[in-house]
Amino acid sequence: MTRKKVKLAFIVNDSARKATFKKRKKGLLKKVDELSTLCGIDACAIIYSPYDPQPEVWPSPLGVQQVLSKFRRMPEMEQSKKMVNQESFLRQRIAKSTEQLKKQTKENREKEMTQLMFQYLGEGNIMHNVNMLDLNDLAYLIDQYLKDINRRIELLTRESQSQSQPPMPPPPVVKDEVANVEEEGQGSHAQQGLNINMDSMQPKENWFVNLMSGANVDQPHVFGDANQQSGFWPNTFFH
Amino acid sequence: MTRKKVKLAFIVNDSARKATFKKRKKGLLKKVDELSTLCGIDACAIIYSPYDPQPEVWPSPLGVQQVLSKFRRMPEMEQSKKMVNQESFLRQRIAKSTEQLKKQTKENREKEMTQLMFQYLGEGNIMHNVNMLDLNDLAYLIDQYLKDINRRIELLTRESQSQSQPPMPPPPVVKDEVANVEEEGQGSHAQQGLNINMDSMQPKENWFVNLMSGANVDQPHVFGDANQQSGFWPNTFFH
DNA sequence: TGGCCTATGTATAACGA
DNA sequence: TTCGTTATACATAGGCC
Repeated sequence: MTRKKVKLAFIVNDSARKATFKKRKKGLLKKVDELSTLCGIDACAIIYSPYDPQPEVWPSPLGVQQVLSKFRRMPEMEQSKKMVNQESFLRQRIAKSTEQLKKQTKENREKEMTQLMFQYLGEGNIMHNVNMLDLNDLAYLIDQYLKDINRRIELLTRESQSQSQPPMPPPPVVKDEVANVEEEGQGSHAQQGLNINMDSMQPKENWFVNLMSGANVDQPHVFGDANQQSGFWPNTFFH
Repeated sequence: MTRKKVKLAFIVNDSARKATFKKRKKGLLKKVDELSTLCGIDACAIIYSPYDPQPEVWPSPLGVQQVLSKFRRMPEMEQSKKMVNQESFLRQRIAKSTEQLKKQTKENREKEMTQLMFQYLGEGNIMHNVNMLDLNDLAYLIDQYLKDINRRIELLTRESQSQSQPPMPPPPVVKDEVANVEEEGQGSHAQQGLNINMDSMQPKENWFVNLMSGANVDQPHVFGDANQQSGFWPNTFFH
């Protein structure tokens, strides 16, 4: 937990294990002591170690006996009910870690796709090594961007009109080529780093459809691996 | 323990106490889990709380039972032997604090006495408000200084003689007025800040005896308070 | 109430004497 | 081995939903 992130596993080196044991046992008892003091609760701890035939107990043999008798007095069934046991404890920890991993993965995926998009826009050519999952996510991402752009255009148009200027022709709405997408996007992803030059974008507005229409089927597209779970966007496309 | 150093005492506010309890209980169980994993030892914990009629146990009801049966199988006498109980735990903590306090007190005392000595040498007058304990320690300190001075003189004398110069009269050894002092001084205290002018010191060489011989009994000397423990030097004087 | 966040206090791994 | 020290990781009090 310091100098190096220790791997949570049995320490093979004997002396290191003993040293760690002593330190951590001390820290643990301090924690128990503090918890007991701060919250005024009964608690006890029993620790067996290979370094001593006697277990170490807290807060005292008598204190342990008292807590234990209270515990043993309880019917067996009651004891198992609502208890925190190792399984549920580990389950909680795993769930939390999984949650964090998911969050991070989503974030990574988003960055990946953004990079991919700008790479295409920059090089203006056909994309290599792009698989179906990437295309799904990319399509969604771009769709969000396009929607955001249209929203901005509309906003600007209304502002112009509210300033009582002569009516203008309808604005050049960027066409949303990806159809049947639910209207659930909040466009939050578009809020950062969207400094695209509209002029340079216009001629490419339907690049995605071209890409998908089979014009480049000879490219070595890698298609979806069943084991690969994107999970980045709602899986609503191509399924 | 964050944002503010929490006082280790019962938390009066109910909701705050409950929140702290939940957090700390979780942390505690994690610690127990880690200790168990890292060091491969059997351990269990039982925690009663006012928030649940059931105690929380670790690692599992079965695991607790196993550890407990191991524990109960032990003769009562054995249980109390070599155990870490609350009393010895606190005793250890107190011992450590006491040790630190002692060290600091000794250091302070030394500085006090040194200051007192130079104050006397500087003002060249009778000392007021000096009690017997101070005199004890001061005498010891000065004795150490004198011994160191004589040692230096002797060293210088020998150097002169080894240079084959005509024999000199015996050097003016500073007389050690404080008798029956064991020869255990290492003079370490004299190594720093001893820049006393020997000439100005000579006429005062027996100030301490004068002070003690009754010449100043009219001075309001405060004598030793039984409750006051100096503990600075070995208590070999005036006892 | 219950989770989440962040600034800070603690615990402790690694190392040196 | 057992201290003491130092650099880091972790735990968590107090806020804010």
